[in-house]
Amino acid sequence: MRKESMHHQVEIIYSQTDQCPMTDSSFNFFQFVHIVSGSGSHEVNGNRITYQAGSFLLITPNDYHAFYVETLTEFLIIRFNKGYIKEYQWKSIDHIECLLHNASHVSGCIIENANDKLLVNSIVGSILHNIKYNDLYNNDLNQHLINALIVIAARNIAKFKPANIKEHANKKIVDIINYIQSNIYSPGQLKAPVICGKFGVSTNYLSVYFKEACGETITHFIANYRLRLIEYRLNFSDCRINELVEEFGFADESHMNKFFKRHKGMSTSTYRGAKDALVISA
DNA sequence: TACTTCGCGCGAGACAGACA
DNA sequence: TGTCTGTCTCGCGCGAAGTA
Repeated sequence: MRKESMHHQVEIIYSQTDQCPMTDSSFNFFQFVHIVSGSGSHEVNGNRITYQAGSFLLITPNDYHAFYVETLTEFLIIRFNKGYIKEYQWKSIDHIECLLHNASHVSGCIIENANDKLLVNSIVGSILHNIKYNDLYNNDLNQHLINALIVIAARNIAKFKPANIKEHANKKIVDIINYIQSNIYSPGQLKAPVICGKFGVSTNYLSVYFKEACGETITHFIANYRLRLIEYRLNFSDCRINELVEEFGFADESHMNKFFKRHKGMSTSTYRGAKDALVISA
């Protein structure tokens, strides 16, 4: 299987085809694929989901994927590598690479928010316009537009809901989940009395209420979300363990270590060491 | 059906000490 | 210096049962 690589940190490719433009290839960069027009399906790591005009897909490094085009399809493909993510100063999101990797388990369009869909369509339209009408500073302009797409993608990924959240879940439970995800770095804000006070639910009823709507207890949900972020930070950052301890609001390293080991069966440093060994041997 | 009460078990926090 | 392990205490969350 061939391995694609990039010549620049960011590349924009416009393609119109009725055949598969990218089949069964692997690569070490991120790709946004916006479907300008057309329909078909997209298979990522064995999951096949239909696409249509307006779909905004994210393919993460080392995903195996293929497009199955049904009607003539226009693709706008934006590629950027890890170096690009690390170099750019994201004001409020210092773990954006983690968020993008976080979407590797998600198939289909990554933009769920209706307003963000409009925003993405507008930005993609501007990029297409810049490609068509080459002008002074277009590269800089496109880079800013791509950064905007990255931020929009990150915030939609950050708001992915639990897989088994009930269809009828009311606005309150969605608000609670959003609140948890927004305050995941402040454990004090995630205590039951605080959440209950904010959302007008009885302290002892919260866990029942949450489990009824989401199929898992609130502490399990918080622990899993926290654990996933720690995993990504261990995988994709050079942060020291005690920096993560501070970031995630643990009392000390031992506490985070116990938390991590209880769920993953190994200490944080062992986990990072195992990951590094895999990278070296790859 | 929506919410409350209550008792128990678990996990968070604090600390000491070991190890590389 | 950075990380890991063990122990102890206490508060909190969970789930069962009860109530309106």
